[in-house]
Amino acid sequence: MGVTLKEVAALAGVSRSAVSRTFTPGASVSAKTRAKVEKAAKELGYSPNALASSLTTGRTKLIGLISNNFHNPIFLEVFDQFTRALQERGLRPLIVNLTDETEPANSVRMLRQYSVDAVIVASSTLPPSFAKAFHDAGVPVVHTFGRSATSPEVHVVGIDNVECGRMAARELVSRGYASVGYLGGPIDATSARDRQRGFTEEMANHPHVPVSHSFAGAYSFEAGRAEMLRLLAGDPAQAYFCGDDILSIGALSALADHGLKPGSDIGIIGLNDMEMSRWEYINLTTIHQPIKQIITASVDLVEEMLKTPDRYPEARIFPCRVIERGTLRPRP
Amino acid sequence: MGVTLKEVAALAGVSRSAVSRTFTPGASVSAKTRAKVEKAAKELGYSPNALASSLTTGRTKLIGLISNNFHNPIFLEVFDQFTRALQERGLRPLIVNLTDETEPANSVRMLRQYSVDAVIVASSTLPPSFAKAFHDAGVPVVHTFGRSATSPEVHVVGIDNVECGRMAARELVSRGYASVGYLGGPIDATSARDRQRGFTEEMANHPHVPVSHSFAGAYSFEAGRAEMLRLLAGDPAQAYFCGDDILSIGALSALADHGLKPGSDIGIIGLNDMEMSRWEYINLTTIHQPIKQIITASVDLVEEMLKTPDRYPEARIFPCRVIERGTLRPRP
DNA sequence: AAAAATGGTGCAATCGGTTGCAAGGCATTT
DNA sequence: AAATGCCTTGCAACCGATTGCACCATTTTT
Repeated sequence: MGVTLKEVAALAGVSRSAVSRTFTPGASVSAKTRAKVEKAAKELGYSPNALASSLTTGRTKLIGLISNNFHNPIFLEVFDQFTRALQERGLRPLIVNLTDETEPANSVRMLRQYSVDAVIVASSTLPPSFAKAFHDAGVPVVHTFGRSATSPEVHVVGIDNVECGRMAARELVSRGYASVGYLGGPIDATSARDRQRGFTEEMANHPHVPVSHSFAGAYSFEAGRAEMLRLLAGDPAQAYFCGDDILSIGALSALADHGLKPGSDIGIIGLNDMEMSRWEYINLTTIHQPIKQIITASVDLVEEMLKTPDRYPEARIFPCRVIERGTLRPRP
Repeated sequence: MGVTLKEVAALAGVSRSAVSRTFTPGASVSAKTRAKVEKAAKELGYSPNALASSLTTGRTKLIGLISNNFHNPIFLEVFDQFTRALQERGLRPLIVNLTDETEPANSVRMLRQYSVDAVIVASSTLPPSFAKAFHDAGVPVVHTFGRSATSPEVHVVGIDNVECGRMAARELVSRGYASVGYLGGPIDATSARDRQRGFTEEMANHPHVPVSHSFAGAYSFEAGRAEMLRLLAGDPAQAYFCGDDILSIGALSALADHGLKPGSDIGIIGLNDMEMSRWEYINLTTIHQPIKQIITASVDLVEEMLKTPDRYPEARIFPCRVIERGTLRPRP
């Protein structure tokens, strides 16, 4: 089916090496042979077989992109950015959907079979052991949206979740809410626990304000809604820090059920600042996570690992900031 | 870095062929050698290099998954389903993000370089020429969410957009709306035009009901909102068929700006029935598109093409149905 | 004009597998 | 006991590329 090097070489009347070199940037070919080869290649519609060349070069330009987060709308933006950033640099994303998978072994084997040059673990809910498993198998890895503290062995890119928790707490306190709650993602996700920790730490400076905690079953609309409905059935706090915009939006829908107006009746602050949060009738006050910078940095790091395989592991942490919209009451 | 066939053969004390055959289902190996090889393989942590074997077998199990639709939340579901369906069958999705790309040539070359076994074009806005380009390059292709009429050369899986247009028109008429409008996606998308055609055809049976048409710039929230704001500034119809749920949701947000209640003040019916449309405070009446069936059928078709490369092209069209929620007024 | 440096080219080995073919081993048949 | 057939195995060629090395033709230096 495909045209091969050999056929081009035959048509151009040169050796296979010459053809190979024509398509290898930086190789030594004279203008004359290059012209002959390019003419023949165009005529035949030749393009080099990347997989065959990977055999000798040891590079496939394939990057494993693994995630388990296909229900949070923020991941539309994440996938869009990742796929574009990778292909802009001539790298190809090989997607692995890890939903319902708890064991790294399978994906490690699978991605090694395809000789990926590196792996990006894009998830805040996969345990650090996943990234670690790739590292141990000798595959360069960066954990995007990962936790820096517990994985000093792999590259991590993301935000300081503890600091975000503090930031949310400060914001709620500054609005004068008399009781606050944390409504986090799944309790086994490091991101959910770190955000809680920061929130609790900061609230400890305000002992007169009671703090409650709860965790939704997933980072999803339904989980956020269900958890907020449960809270509303009891004795809810005056304001909540939801661990993710999608939880916030679920919570907002629960408030609507009870005829409560976000902001004035119950305050909500989210985290992520995804596109949807800007929608007029959601209009969520939230902590902006710089997705674009995080993804660019992740891909940068991938490229650098390809150049320097034994690169010393590093955490790239980006600051977040509060985006004020309509779901918190004004400062007194 | 990786363990090779040769090393396993050496350790097991057999030829390379024996090792290869042990890992090739259906090859002839005695129980004894198989045992020796498997022991050695486990000891070394060997797993075969899929790319190297593709050289001789001509199969990579790589499937190009190309789309330009990273702003419509329905694609979260689409990507989730596609990646899972593919990997369940031992196939690997290689994603190509075609946003802002108008020329098929690049992606064709790129995917041929990686010797993908087949390509899935998952988009209702990419012109048929994309799928066609892969077909012409000798790459098996299925166009999911494609238009069956104009691409008899490639496999198409999806819905009958014209019929959906009719269905929407019938629904609006049955609710007794005295004027109706079509608010479609980008005018160069076949899906937008086909839905319009069906809508117009059906409305022709009701000449007393005036019909208007407009097209949003994209299948996106912002585009739907902007277009509806424009309509509201003039003399809006009593009900609209929006060519996609995401347009509907944008339109709903525009209604909210004007203090209009969907259903009673202005009717909206969408198309897709994405997860979000079920959210309580969206609660969109819409036409359900059977995403799961469409994707399963697409992957089935891919598998069948791998077995029978010269398969006669075929269209698999799935019926849709109206899901009644809260954005149309009740039947009189 | 001779010697040295430079740049271009082809040969052949190699990457990690697969597979057609022929030979060997063993059990079954006559 | 010889002949037949079936399995199993290893050899060696091949898949489509890359690359170290040696060789050759130029050009530059002296």
